[in-house]
Amino acid sequence: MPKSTFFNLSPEKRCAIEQAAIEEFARNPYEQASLSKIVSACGIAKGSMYQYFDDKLDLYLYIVDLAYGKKRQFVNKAFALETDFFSTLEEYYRQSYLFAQEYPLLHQVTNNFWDSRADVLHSELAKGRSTRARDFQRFLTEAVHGGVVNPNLNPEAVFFVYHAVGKDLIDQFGCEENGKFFKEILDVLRYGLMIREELD
Amino acid sequence: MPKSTFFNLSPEKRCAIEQAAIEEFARNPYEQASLSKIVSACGIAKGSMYQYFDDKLDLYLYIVDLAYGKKRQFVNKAFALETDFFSTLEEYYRQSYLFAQEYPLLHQVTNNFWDSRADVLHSELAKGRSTRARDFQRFLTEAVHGGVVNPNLNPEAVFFVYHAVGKDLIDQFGCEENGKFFKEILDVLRYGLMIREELD
DNA sequence: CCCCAATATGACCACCCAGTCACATGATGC
DNA sequence: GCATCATGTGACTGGGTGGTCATATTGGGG
Repeated sequence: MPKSTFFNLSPEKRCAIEQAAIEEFARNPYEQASLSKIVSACGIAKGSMYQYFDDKLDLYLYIVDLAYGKKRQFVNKAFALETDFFSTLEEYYRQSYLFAQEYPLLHQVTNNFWDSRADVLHSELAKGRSTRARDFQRFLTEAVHGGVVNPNLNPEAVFFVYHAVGKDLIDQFGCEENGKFFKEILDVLRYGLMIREELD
Repeated sequence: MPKSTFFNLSPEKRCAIEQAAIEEFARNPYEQASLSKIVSACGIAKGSMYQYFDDKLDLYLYIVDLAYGKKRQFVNKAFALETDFFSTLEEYYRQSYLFAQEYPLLHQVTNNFWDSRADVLHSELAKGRSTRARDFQRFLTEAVHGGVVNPNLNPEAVFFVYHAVGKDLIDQFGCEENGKFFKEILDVLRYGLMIREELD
């Protein structure tokens, strides 16, 4: 957590620091990101940074929180409107996609965080992963009880698949208009590869 | 490509160098891996390394090739035996899993390579991805013609999904003790989330 | 045995890093 | 104007990096 001095800063200065940090952590994973570059980018002294944050990790986790906070504002909309399972799912990805479009740097920060291998981040990663898994699985279980989702699938495996696809999907098409491909991908997950006799 | 002096080395010395490099590149992505640690680990002088390889990248790509060469020995078995589409797919991931079990370090090397963000590796990565895409789509088209795969799905989208999931799945192989999980994941892709009337 | 090319060496270079600390500057209350 | 405390500073430390190069060692052919 940042020190109180950080929050006493003028909003402009605070934003300048955040922005410089976001840019660096979007370009590089935690280990390769350079504090020296951040401070020189926002024009403050190296020592000042240590008045605001305990260390590099403290700053990093603060920025990661910022990114996820903003992302949550988007994806929560998907769960707000009450519709069927597959529509909610599609809306979830659409919102992730909008987030990536509107805040590409924050999106890169979350991506770098998610596939980070740094030892110091392991516990944080595990925490985030299990939270997401829990939320998704609750949502999935409802749909299974409602009879729209195949009950024979392992919910953990379903989460794994959706998460993997979501990550790459937003990564790959973050800057293009590709609504059609988007839906085709969700169709793959929805219908499965195996031919469906009942649809023919 | 290594210089000729490298191949003139005694097999023991060559293996010692390879082993030390493999360990370092398994632990760290390219950018963070340390040449100094590699040379001290295998007990040769720093300068000697530059008698064998042009630079760090040259050594790295050689090691990555080693890893993928070994991996190919495994996954090619999946395409050797003539069976149905879904069995081949399962066998492919089973072989990947076995590779990860038997050569965890090489497995980590391929993982680190695959989600590397280093600029110098971008072209190498793109090459690998397009090769995979071509192979997969040929394989998929056969299965569509054979009537086992839903012809309404966009083959490009199918590859996208399998690529994304396969990547993350293989990533997990190192730490998951459970060899069953990958089958459950393949089932998600095979059957799709939507309930299948014909199976109930 | 000696010569010479191939190979091995490690001190060294320039550069980068996170983090520190003695000191400078600012502001606040008196 | 003064004293006090919070904030800002950047040179510095100790440690790391990839890569170089003058020099030393080796080993085979004449």
